[in-house]
Amino acid sequence: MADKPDFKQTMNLPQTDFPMRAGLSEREPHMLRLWDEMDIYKRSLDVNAGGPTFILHDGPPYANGHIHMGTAFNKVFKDLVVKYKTMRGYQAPYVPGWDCHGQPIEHQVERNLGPERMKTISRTELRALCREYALEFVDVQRAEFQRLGVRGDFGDPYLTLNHEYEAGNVRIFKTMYDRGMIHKGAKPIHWCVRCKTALAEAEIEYSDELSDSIYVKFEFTSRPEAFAQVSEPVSVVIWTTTPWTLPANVAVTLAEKADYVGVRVGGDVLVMAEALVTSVAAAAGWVGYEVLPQRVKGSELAGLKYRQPVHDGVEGVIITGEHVELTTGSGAVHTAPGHGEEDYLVGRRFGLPMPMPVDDEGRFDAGGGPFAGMQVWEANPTIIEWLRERGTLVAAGTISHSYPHCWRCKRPVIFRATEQWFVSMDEAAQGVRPLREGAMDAIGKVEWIPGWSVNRMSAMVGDRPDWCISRQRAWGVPIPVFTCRTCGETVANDSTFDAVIALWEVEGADSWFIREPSEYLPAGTACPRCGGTDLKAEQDILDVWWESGVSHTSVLEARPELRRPADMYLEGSDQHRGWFQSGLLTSVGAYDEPPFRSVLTHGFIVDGEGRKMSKSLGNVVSPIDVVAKSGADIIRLWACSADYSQDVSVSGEILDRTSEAYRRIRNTFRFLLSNLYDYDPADAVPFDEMYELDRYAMVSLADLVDRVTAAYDEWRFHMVYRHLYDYCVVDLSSFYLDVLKDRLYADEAAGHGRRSAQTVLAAMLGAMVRLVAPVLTFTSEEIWLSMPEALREGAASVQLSGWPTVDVPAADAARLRAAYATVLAAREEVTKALELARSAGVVGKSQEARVVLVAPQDTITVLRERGGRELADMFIVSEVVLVVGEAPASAPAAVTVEPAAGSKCPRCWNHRTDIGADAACPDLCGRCARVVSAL
RNA sequence: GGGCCCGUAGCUCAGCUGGUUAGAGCGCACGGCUGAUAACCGUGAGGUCGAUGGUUCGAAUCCAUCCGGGCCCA
Repeated sequence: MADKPDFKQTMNLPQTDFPMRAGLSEREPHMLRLWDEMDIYKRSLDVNAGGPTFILHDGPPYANGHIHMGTAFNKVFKDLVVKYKTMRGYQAPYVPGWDCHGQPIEHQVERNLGPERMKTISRTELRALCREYALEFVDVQRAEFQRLGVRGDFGDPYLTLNHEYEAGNVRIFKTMYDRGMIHKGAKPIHWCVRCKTALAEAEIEYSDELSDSIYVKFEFTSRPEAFAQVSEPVSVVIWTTTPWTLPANVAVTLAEKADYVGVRVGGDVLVMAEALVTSVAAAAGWVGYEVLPQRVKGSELAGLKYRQPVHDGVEGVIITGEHVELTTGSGAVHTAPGHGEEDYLVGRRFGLPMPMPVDDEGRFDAGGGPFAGMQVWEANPTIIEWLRERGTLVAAGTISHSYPHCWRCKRPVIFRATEQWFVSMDEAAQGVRPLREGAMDAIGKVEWIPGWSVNRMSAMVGDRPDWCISRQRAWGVPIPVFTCRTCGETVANDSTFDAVIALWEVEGADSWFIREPSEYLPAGTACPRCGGTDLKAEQDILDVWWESGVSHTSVLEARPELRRPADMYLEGSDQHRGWFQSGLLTSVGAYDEPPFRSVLTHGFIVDGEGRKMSKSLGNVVSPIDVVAKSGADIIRLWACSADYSQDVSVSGEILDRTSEAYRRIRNTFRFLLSNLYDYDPADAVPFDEMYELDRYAMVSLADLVDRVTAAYDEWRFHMVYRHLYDYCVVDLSSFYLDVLKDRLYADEAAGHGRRSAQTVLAAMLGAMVRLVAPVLTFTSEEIWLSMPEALREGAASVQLSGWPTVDVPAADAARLRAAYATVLAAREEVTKALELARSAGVVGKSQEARVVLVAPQDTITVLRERGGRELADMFIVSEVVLVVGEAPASAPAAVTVEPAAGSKCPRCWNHRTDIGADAACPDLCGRCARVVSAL
């Protein structure tokens, strides 16, 4: 067989080193090094020096353990926002932070030490170990966040254990204290009488415990009206499993709307919930009893008095509350505000006293009356016996139920009121606006994204009780006040606060536990009550939410590159309760304004079924695994593709789909790159001189830029993804780029047609790489570095290259959009007809076809205006015949397909009738002959 | 139990203030191409819009209840 000329050599086939296979997990670390070398963070600030600033303030994750999908998602989102803003011309510093104090770290350190060593260690030593532990995980998480491509000041992050940070706590405390928003009070907390310590909820282990279960009658001293006529004494019956709390009883709580009845039994009339009479009777073993006909609502009994069960001559009061259940007990709840959370809350609502007769070791003091000196657990049987003797015990038994235990000693814990510090929601000094009012007002000034977020925030701030900010622990920032050793008075004023600020700025909060107050307080600091000068530093520490809350001062105010208020806080929806609120309250408390201009909230990461991820369900997806297997850009693309305003699912299938989408996007870029290997912007064809199809492509590119930019600006990131992806698939791959291949490959390399196309491809590449850069941070940079130097416009990184604009004349754009809507609709009919012809064996590839298209006049006119050759190119067929006629009702045109006339050009593979027209190239079509001859 | 929120094809999402046979892409099936090739192109099949009531001439869109799920409280 004769040698066929190798026409491939004469064509402009794609060339690129940009690999189809990403190999992200290997490639990404190289990119990180490159950014490190060029100091990308600093350059991202320098590039917009003097421009407007955008401050996204990082909420500090807890420095404990590795990152999980939720933290990864959150950080990627922040990075996306920061990078977008940078590219839009804002100076967008990003200072990552970590929350380093708190019970979980202290708890873990204590576990690691073990109980024996723990006993021998000082508070200062324990704090040093906690610090070490926290810093270790700061390093771990820092590396993990950076691996995700997050750009920020990782060399100098903010840590809540830094000295300046610690001092910031005092600045806010000082202001709020001065403004009368901070007060001392009492509140029940979990307390272990053996370890003599307060316990956090996380330090409580619940297990079944056998408790006493007793019913006790409290005799009314003011008889209910309904029972005025009965001759017997009338009492209310309560049920409790903690007899030892009876000395602290001050009230009985009834259900407001429930029916209560009197039961005549054994010479008494006992009042209880009607619904529970049978069960009380069973517990008491009553054989004969009579339910009186009178029925009263709980609310009707409210306000009546009864004899306190332990203390003679003392009365308690009947109140109503929502927590009263009618499933167990008697429907009348013994209420001791010092010994229970609900009792405490209802007690506060009714202004009840809060007696607390139990000391640190669990012994009754004088307030225990006859039981003074007894330990509460020992007292239980004694109390029961005592009640029996008094004749007030209605029934006694035992019950097995879930009860809290101390994680250290495994003993049951008690609930006990202790002295605590509070931020008042509704009280403040004269002339100062109360915090709740100010905070509600501030909420209205903030942009909440998504909109429902404001409801959640308002509801929480509107309802919340005073904020208890003290914790009885070691690892944290002390409450910066003093107590007079002589009289117990609190000593705190501007000069003591300032002294503490000065001390902590230099030595940190550790100094609090090392130095004596006299060493750093101004000489002459004395108790305002007794004049004593022997002062003791407060031992309680601040709630960690307070600590992270004051970052608006410790970070935003302290760092020159930042400012308060921030433009945005961006966290998961749980932070309505946490950081959003602690930031808001401390900021309003100190400055009367919110710390943020906007708050963006995202949902939680759940599995493919919408369930939370947990080890026990076995559905946990680790970002570290995904990075190792697929790359950080896959996580980033996934994060961007989901609607964050609700919970976000992740699963193997979802990540597979994401990877497929990634490959599609990557390949689109690869195609663009591979057809620009010989293009120089100097070859650019002006818009007006472009092929019409290319002008239309420019219009659709401009539309894409508009849509994507709007999506970013509206914080609808999943629409960024969707627009970009659909553009790649629908506009480019299946239409424009497919059509362009013939021109790019077969036209003369430097000819007008090919340069016109390349001008568009270059515009697409330059715009798209920027549009995806905030999301696909690694891939976009890889693309950037693969672009011809001249297209990079001098930017060392795509992150520094600014935001794309594509200008097309508006009138042209409108005309082209309309015309090409018709073209594309017709094209759809053509592809359907081609498919039928293909399955009938009439044609194989579309170039082998000649199509006859019948459509109404106006359609035909539009199609004809494009030009016959151009239309055939756009349909990727060899010839189009346009006929005016009736189109079917369901379609814009009727299309029939026939084999193309002429024969296949061996160079461009089109079927042409002008093969051999040029004698010099007898095999080729006219176009190819012309191109080849010119070589 | 309370507050806030979610539930549209296997997956990710559109469906504005209620109005013709609920859309897109992916995946899948089938086919084409072999000059984007561990790519690319085409066609097609997939949904009782969580369920049930209600309002309305008309509801995926409004209301109620229920079921399932999430966050935060209790």
